[in-house]
Amino acid sequence: MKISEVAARSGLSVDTLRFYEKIGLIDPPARDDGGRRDYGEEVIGWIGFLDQLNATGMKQANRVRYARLRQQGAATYAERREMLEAHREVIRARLREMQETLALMDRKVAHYRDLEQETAKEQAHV
Amino acid sequence: MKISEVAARSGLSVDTLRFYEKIGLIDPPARDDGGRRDYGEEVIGWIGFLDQLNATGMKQANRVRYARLRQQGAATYAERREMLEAHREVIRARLREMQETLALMDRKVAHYRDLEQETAKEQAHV
DNA sequence: GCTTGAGCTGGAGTGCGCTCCAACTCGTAA
DNA sequence: TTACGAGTTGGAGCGCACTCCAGCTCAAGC
Repeated sequence: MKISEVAARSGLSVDTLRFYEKIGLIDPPARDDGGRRDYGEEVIGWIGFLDQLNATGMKQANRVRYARLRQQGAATYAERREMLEAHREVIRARLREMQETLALMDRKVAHYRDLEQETAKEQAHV
Repeated sequence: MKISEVAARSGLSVDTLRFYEKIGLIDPPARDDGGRRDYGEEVIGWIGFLDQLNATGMKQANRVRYARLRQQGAATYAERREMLEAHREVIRARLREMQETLALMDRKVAHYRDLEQETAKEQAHV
């Protein structure tokens, strides 16, 4: 798969793909005769997973750490599991925070509706 | 209230408080005889609300916009409500995303546990 | 009275995560 | 066969959200 195709399918830009490779988030792919990157299918799934870690607030440095552990194979299962367990707790905490703020948004929206009603009434009396 | 006290109670740094004032997130407070900022109690609650918007992913520019609308009083109730309704949808989407990733973390953690077991068995056979 | 420390201003600097650029090489289609 | 578009590299630049700094004033405690 050419880099442009990976970009199209993953949603990352060509530049970002090369950047991710540089910092160690993506394994350097094979090269074709002309020296161009030739990605395997599996990179799509990996990028999807990276996106999920990203979207749930895992920092670049930690994602790089995870990617490096993954490259080392079976010897790092426990360490990877611990990283995911830690991240799971982060997600749980952020979920709670988000739910609280969602409830607050609901209350505030309702409050503004009330205020708008009152303002409308006052207008009617003018 | 002195700026150092607001910093201590809000969790923001003194520098960040001045920065927030500069960009319009916090109303310029009164000044004492010596020209120092003298904040009212209400700033604490306002900063708490800003933090919640922040933590749920609202961008600086939008928070500034909301703050500016708030300064304009009753005339902006509807617009503020619309902003909060829009942000509510963002939060709902991110909640779904987080829940999915949380489930994925659970599956992955379980998977790694299995792999660790297998690795342990292989070790035992050596 | 003098030192210390908190506060002030305007502006420069920082770290993160990309994003863009110049200058080059290829492979393909007209 | 030549022009074009996609790819390559190393490195510079950018936007965001702070964070720090120099050089100053002032109030209070010793």
